[in-house]
Order: sequence, then C-alpha cells, then structure tokens
Amino acid sequence: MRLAELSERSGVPTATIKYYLREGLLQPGRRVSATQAEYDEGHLRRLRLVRALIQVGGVTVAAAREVVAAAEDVSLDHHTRLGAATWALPRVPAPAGDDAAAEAAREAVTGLLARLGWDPERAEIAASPAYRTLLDSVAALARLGYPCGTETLLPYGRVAAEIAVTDLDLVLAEPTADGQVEAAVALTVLYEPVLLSLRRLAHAEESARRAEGDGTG
Amino acid sequence: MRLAELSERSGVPTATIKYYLREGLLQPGRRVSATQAEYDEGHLRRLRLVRALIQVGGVTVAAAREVVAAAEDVSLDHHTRLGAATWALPRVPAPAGDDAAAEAAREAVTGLLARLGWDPERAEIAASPAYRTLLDSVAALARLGYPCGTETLLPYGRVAAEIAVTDLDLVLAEPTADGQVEAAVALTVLYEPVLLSLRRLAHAEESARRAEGDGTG
DNA sequence: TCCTTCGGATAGTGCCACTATCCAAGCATG
DNA sequence: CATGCTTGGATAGTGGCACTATCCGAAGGA
Repeated sequence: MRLAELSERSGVPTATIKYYLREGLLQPGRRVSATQAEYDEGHLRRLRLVRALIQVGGVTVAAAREVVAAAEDVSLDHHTRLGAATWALPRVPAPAGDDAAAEAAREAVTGLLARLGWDPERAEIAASPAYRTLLDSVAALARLGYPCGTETLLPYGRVAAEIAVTDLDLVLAEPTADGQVEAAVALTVLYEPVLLSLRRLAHAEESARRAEGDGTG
Repeated sequence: MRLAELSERSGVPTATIKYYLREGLLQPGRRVSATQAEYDEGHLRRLRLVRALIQVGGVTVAAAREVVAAAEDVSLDHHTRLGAATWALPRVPAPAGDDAAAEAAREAVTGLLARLGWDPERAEIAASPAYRTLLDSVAALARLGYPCGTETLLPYGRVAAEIAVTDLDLVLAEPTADGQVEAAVALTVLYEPVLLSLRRLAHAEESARRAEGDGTG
C-alpha cells in the first residue's frame, strides 16, 4: 500500500507518518520508484503499536524509538528483547538527590528486595531505569515526611510480583518469539494506565464504602 | 521567611516560585511592605508537595492547580476533598474512539465492575476521569488485538482493590483532616511511579526466574 | 549616601510532537 | 505529448508547556 493508504487505515496523518519515518520509529517502505514506496501489513501493525505507545502510554518519541529498536534487534537474545520495554522509559528527569531522604530510600528499597526475595545483584534489576525511578520516588515521599519504609512498601511489592506473573503469562501466551516481544512491549506499557485508573477507581469505591459504613457519608 | 529563603530551603529557583505564585499553585505570602512578603512553614510544605507532584508524579501545572484548589477548598466536604487527586489528572488527551474497540472496552469494563462488586452507578466512578482513561486504554489494547476482556482485566482489578485498602489505611492514619487530604493527594500521585517501577522490576525478576527455571538461559 | 536585595511584571527560551509548505518526479487522462 | 493530480522527501514553522532571564522601582542595610 501507499503512504496515503497507510495513513487512512491507521488514522495517523501522512505528515505524522513521515515524521515517524524520519525519527526511525518506522522502517522505510520498499522503494518502488524514485517517488513511490510500498508499505505492508507489518508497517501498519508497527504504526498502530507506536501510536498506542505514544498516545495512550505517554511514551516519548525518543523512548519509543529505543523500544522498537531493541524489540527488532535480532542480535539480542530473546530474554533481552523481552525486557526492551523496561529499559527505555525514564519518564522522570532524575531530580537529583544525595540527601538523607535519598539514603533512606536506598535503605528501604534494599530491604524491600530482600523481603520479596528478589536478587539485588541481578543486573536486570539494579541497573534498570525502573530501579532509579523507584529510588527517586521513594526519596520524594521521604522528603515530604510520608511513610515509605520497607514495611510500608511491602504490600506494593507483593502486588507488583503478583501482577508480573499475570503479565508474563499473557506475554508467553503469544505463539511466536516476535509476537512475544511485541506483546511484552505493548502490554507492559498499555496496562500501566489500566492499572493506575483501576487504582483510582478503587480508591473512590473503598473511600465511599468506608464513608457509608461509618455513617458519616 | 523571604522568597529567597523559601527558595533555598526547598531547592526551587526563585523564578520558578514566582511562576508558581502567578499560576496559583502557591498562596501569596503575607505582604510586609510594598516590596517584601513573608512566607511560613505552610508555604514551604505546599511548595515541596507541588514540586513532588510535578517532578516525580508527572502532573502538569494546570492539574496541580486543580488538585491544590480542591484540597484546600473548605466548602467541600471531607470525602470530596479526599478525592481531589483522583479528579485532576487526564494525562491522556482522549484519542477519540467510537469504533468496535471502544464498544468492546465499554463491555469489558462494565463486566469488570460487576465482577468486582463495584457500583457502576456511583458518580465517583462512572463520571471520573480515571474511568475515561480506563476505557481509552482498554480500547487501545483491543485495537492492537491484545486480550483485554473482563476475565483478563480481573486480576488487575483485584490487585487495584487490594492496593486501595493499603492506600486508604495510610491516608486515614493521618491525625488531622487537612493532613488526610494532603496525604491522599501525595500518596495517590507519588505511589504511582513506585508501583509502576516495582511492576517493571517484578517483570525482570519473574522473567529471569522462568528463563533460569526452564534451562534456556 | 550608596549599594544590595526584594518582589512583581514582561518577554523570551528550549524542548517536544507534530504540521504546513514546497519541490521534483511519476502516473493518469485526453 | 500536454496537463494536472498525486507521491514521497526535505525544510521550516506551530503551539503548548514549564520554566527562566531581564528589567524595574521600592526598601532595607552599612
């Protein structure tokens, strides 16, 4: 199909598709003449994924490029490619920190990993962007004086472990290796807003229940 | 204290504090002369909260203004003020949608609420921004062909309900009403990156375990 | 007195995700 | 073959956002 058709079927403006091509989020089409290129279903599928990552997942264009590059890099082993989504989302410009709160955060998180039985030496954990984000977020909580010690974090860690099992099952349900990689990216990122929204709704539900229960609501 | 001291103690540049004052994220200080104003510990605390919301929580300045306005609006009842954080974070510019995927999302989410025993008529749920975000996110998953039916969503809903109980306990542990409101805002927003980071780390841990377990490296 | 500091106002910066315009090379029709 | 529309690539511009740099007159301090 032509670029115009790719645009029509995906709902993405041609100008935006050209931008994505320039930025390397999409492989160039097969050149069929000096001024024409041919795109296939793979391009359409990739385009839809990229759009969802950016619009729904809130991923930046630069991060999306990292993600898709890792996901389609066949020189990496399957396990590494599955982790692609995890390794490309800072989302936080690291508000620095070498104060007491940062130290408390380090301590709380180290204790948390121990309590969860997660290996703190594992490179996938200690060196990951998510680990930095976790430290920064916990430090921010500490700076505001809110409880965020190991015991406070534990329920969140348990819940994360539980969800991860569900997530992995969904990913591994995909029949092909490439399908699993794409699923890992899509499900990791797109279930984030789902989870956060559900948490907020659960807050409303739980708060309303308690208000009703104690007769003050 | 003067604006300069407020800046020094919070680590926020004076120009940025002025900007926040202009945008209504911070109450003006007590005017002590035509060119001087006095700020107190309350301003410092509020400033730290706003900074954390924006830098760590990724909240926009406009949304932060909504949140703090609702949180300090004494004309609202306690329950409504506690919900302030829930009501001010679109984070997603609503990618439209009245297609089959949107319909499937509506159906799956309705079923989910039923299975969780949440009241779909409750205004705090059905009318909340989080509900829209949830529908949009599920629709995006459906558009990509990933499983997101009621049964698939159920584990995430259960986990959200579980976390909400923990969250509410933390909020209600605050002794004062104002403290609870601020805690609701801070903990709702700042535990989001904590939860998402932990989920990513759990992915890495779980994936590595499975890879070790089945001997494929 | 003189010099710094204060707070308020205004305009500008840098980044990001597009988006509008232009261009030359096809292709399609009479 | 002429004509006009379409295509894909290149370039520059737009709008939004979160600051940030500069200027100003008034106040305070040595």
